[in-house]
Amino acid sequence: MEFRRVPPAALARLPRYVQSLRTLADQGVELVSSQEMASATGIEASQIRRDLSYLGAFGTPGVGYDVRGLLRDIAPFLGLYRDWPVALLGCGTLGSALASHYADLMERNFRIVAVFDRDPKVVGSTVGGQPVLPLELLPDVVKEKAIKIAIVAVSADCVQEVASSLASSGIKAILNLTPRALPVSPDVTVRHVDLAAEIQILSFQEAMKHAPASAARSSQSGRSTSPSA
Amino acid sequence: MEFRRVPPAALARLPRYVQSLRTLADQGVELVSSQEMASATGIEASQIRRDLSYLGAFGTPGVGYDVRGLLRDIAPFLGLYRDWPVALLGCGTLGSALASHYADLMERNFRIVAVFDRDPKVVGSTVGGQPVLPLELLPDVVKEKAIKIAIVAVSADCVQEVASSLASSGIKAILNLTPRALPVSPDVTVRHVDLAAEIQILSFQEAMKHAPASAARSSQSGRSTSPSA
DNA sequence: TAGATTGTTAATCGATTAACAATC
DNA sequence: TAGATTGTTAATCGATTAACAATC
Repeated sequence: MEFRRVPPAALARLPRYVQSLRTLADQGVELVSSQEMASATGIEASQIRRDLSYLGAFGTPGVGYDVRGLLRDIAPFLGLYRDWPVALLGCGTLGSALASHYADLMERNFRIVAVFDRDPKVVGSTVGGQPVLPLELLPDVVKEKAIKIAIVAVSADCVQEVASSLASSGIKAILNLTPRALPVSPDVTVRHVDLAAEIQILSFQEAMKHAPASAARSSQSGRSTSPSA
Repeated sequence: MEFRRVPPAALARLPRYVQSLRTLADQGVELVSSQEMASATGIEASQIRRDLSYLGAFGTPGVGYDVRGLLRDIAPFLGLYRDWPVALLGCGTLGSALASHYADLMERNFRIVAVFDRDPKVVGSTVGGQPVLPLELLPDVVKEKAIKIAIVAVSADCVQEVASSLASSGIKAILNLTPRALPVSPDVTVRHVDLAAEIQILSFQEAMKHAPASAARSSQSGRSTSPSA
């Protein structure tokens, strides 16, 4: 099995292309140019062509891309029509929101097939149609249900605990929704989405617009004479 | 007011530094080296020094950074101790989860001061201690409460509607949690977090590990003779 | 054919990392 | 002083964009 190389930045854009193509297909549009996709997605036309070219050559010069044809062509690389069983770790409000609200958002090919929580009080209850199981069962259930992807939505203070459960489970792809780094071995992919951090980034930007004195710059000054205070 | 320039990639890492420093401060740690922060955050030591240098020079060569001193030094640039009133648009399960669950996660300096929804059925009810208001009131409330940041957690089909409300409201910083691009004018900052897309990215990666034939590569072959069927 | 649009190469840009002189 | 660690410069790396020959 040879090593394929789609640059991470390109990979991260593929869902938009898929979504855009599906919308076009639903509308009955048959042909689309990279330029038209650019207006729809806000991504540069040449970047779209570049990104798609990592998977192969699917368009026709002078014509464009066949919408449904392109979807079919890239589907096997992206596992678009495969079913992905997903484990949800942590069923606080965020975890529950994902289980219910995203049941339809994730639409086609994802399915939360197991829910876990550390809290004995919620173990046994039902979230998103699934019984909540104790964390210890994770490795067994992962094997039994051939789970490849886990969503971690536990609170900050049990990220460590969950990390070791995950390690022993053999899961190789994790969506980390906690505000803490999830330490994993190098063969495990983690995407870290920290909503609190996202809001902070926005506020930092706003703050700097009206920042006191001068931030940044090639900065001489501002050096404290010793560890301040 | 001069234009400050902290590169976006650096800005996006600042919340981790702040979080890490706060944890150290809570533990009573007084001095920290970039190397120690590197182990705590998983970010390279030289990158941490580099990132901090965009704000100024706060450390002491041979010694390191004074934990609380560093926090104090960067606070004014980042508005760390300022209060940020936030508007929440859309109070489905995800929006509600944010309003409740993240009330403590956002901890210190963010506060959801207004909640909006399009659905007349939920307008008037209470979410996260706030009455749900109709979308039309957004511009007025934004002005009245000096709101700078909005979180958009509406469903895909009313993103357009919300976009125009936002435009007329004067909001300049938006966290977009919907699965659609939010068209805004260039002076508005949007951070787009699409949880469904995140899971897809993971699945795409998994799919490519076991992909049929060969993806990518300098690829001659695989060219379709015409827009495929 | 003339016009259009692809896939790819080359040029640009930004981000990361390594290395080190300055300095505590 | 000797050892340590900063802030910054220079080198590397990856991502984006522009340009265009190939081709429908």
